[in-house]
Amino acid sequence: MTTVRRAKRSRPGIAREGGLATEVLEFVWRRRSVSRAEIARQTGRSRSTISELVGRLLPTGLIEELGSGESRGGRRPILIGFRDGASVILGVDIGAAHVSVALTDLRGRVLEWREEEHPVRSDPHGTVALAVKLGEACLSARGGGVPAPMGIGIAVPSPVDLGSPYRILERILPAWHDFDLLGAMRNHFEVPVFVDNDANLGALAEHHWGKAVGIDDFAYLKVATGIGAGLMIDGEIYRGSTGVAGEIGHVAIDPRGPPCVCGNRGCLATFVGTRALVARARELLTSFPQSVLAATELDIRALEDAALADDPLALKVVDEAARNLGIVVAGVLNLMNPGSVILGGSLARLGDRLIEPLSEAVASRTLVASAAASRIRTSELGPRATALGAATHVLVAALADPSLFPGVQAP
Amino acid sequence: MTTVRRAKRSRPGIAREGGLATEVLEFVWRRRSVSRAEIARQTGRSRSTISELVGRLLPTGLIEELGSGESRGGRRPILIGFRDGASVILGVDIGAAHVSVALTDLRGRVLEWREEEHPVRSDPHGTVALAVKLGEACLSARGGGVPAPMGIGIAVPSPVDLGSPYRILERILPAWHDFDLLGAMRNHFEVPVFVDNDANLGALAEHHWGKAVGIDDFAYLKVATGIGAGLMIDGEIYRGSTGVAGEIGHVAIDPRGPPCVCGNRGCLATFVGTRALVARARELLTSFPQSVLAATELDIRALEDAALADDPLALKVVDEAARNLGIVVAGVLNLMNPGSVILGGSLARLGDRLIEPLSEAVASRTLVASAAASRIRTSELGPRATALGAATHVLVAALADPSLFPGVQAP
DNA sequence: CACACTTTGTTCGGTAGCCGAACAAAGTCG
DNA sequence: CGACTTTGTTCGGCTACCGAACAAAGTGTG
Repeated sequence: MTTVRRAKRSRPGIAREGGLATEVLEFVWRRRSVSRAEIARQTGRSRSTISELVGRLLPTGLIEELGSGESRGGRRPILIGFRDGASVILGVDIGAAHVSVALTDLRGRVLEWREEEHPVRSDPHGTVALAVKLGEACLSARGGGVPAPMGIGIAVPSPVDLGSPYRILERILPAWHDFDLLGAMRNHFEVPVFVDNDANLGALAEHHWGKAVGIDDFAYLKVATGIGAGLMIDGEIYRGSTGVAGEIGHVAIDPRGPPCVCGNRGCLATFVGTRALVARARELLTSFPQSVLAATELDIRALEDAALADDPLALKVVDEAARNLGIVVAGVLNLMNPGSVILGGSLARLGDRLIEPLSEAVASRTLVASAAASRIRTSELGPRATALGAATHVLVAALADPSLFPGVQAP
Repeated sequence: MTTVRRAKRSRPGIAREGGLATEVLEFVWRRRSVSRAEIARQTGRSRSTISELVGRLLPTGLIEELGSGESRGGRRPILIGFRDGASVILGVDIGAAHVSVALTDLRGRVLEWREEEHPVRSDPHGTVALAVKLGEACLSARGGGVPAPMGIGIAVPSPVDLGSPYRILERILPAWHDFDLLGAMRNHFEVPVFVDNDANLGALAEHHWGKAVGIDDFAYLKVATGIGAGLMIDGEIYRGSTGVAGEIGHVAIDPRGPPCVCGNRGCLATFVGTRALVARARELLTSFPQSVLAATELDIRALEDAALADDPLALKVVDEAARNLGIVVAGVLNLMNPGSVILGGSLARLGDRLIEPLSEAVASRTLVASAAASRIRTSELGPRATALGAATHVLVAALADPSLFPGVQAP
């Protein structure tokens, strides 16, 4: 039975959390152009209710009247639209060794983009300074009409405990222990700041702009230096009981496998993390002396390029990785029965070269027809997916409660 | 973004779904004896609201005034209690080869119990007839004052698709294809009937009466003829996108393992299903000629008894099973980060003899401290857990909407 | 013991959110 | 052109809830 929620008093006004206003905002946002009557039909409310609500929403600047649309046999509707350009959002992707920043509008369009390598793990202060620098660069590149972003979203390569103390990153990045990332960012840009795990935000990006639009239950797997999963359940990011759901990098897939930094053997990360892939490719070079990789500097990018050019060595590495990943994906399908599985991270570039061996491995490990029917696909959002997801987090918060973001431009 | 829900009109009255009345009913149910003022404080509503609501709930017969309680420095409170005996519920457990029925009160106490072996897989009509017979036996054993149960819950050993056509069991039990279990039961007892998967209902039972009281995110693993998991997420049973979440019997744990009926190799079910355990014990008899199992008819019950008596052969079988189960449990912990993992089915009798080797296997496969910190425990609800869970489903439905159950006894 | 103070439960007026009926405006169709 | 539709607005009304006020029934203190 659900616990009784304690005194969750909601102040009155526009769009308290979970209210009708949020529903209408999301609907207008999604449909781009829709009449009051149509909103009423789709939300199941009366036209009078919607009419009155739209009247109160218009002054926020988030929506506007677009003029009249086609008649459906009677009076012409007045179309309501979402003002994508009403404000901008900064999305920050803090990776294992880089920082990238996207400036987006409210439709997820990346207006500006900055990226820089940085020793993130060891240098929290420098990382924040860099994020601020890149953010300012994005904003000033836009010039004139953009005074400040409405909010900032940050993706970090570590579980985030949304519990009381808003400190993060304690486990994976020791140097970041007790470092107040949110406070540091909020001191520079005086707007709301949100943080979440990178795989979670990747899932959010897929849900809004990628392959998971319209799918409320799916799993997003991000393969990068580490491996993480973002789980979306019933349209919301699922975090588990202590916020570490989706940390699948150290699932053991072969008890006889190589030792891992975590102390166990045969972890997924020892097979399909980018470092493991590069190492495996180097190992295979002696058997594939004719590979194009023999001539280049062997990093993950070169490996992916070679696979895309159908280099046999690279394809073998990818094939092995896909089969190992398939073991875990099969487990996810059997356990959670997601509607879709989406693969992100740089490896997603490989498309069918990754999906085909992976699907084979999955098919040999799943019984139930409908579980096997889950579609497994690669993301098409590219390297900006994580920063985009961070920005999307701010957008979601804004739709849920516009009053948190007073700095929206008037029409 | 969440889909806009279509015209989910709720009729006014007492306890529409998810409303305050449900919250209050659940709270009274849980606290057993509580004043109006205390309800108001705990639910965050005003005393006037609660007072008026309690006044409308009293005539349903589900709650009653119990007299006055201790003063807290002012006027004595009037204690409100839940009427556990206001009605009774039938919980039906349809297993692979048996049918059992529990008659419970509204506090989950099993008042009557009937069980009988039956070739369930091949004989749906006979199964329903048996369930009806056992149900009637329970009711008439109670004698006089119990006219009819308020509702019936049924557990089936198969995924249940809660989608439109209320036919079930299609996948696992071919003979049941297109058999209308709900309709058949409703024709006999003219009360609401609910169906769900046995592992899901086991999880529900744990949540209300077992080791998961107060825990809203946990996984329940049922080891019987088949192996299934019931996942509770945020206090609700999670079913996945097509209703087959938790079907973990055919997760491959060893690609070099024995072939399974499902066509793949090394499925979990080939290692820890009851049939597999008995077969393994028989296999080991040659190496353990002194085992007590050499003298008895070797079935799962005998195997468990032997393990409880510390028979070396039986302990070895259990140890192997626990380690194989540990592989899957580790995967569940890493992926979903549940607050607890609870093991059910008859094997749960073994307690620490099962948990210890299992925890060892899990510890060697999980990294994140808090994931490893999830408590893994055996159920204590015993063989009646599934039927009890089926009855609990009805109770939950009644608390959510008492108007569905008009047949509650007046006080 | 008288008095001040608490706590409980009820009553009553007020508000926010939503609905349905009614209506005017603006269209389509035969 | 008249009949019918659709849209958007207005207005009265209902429901759920709140806060203030109050009576009842208690506790504790000087």
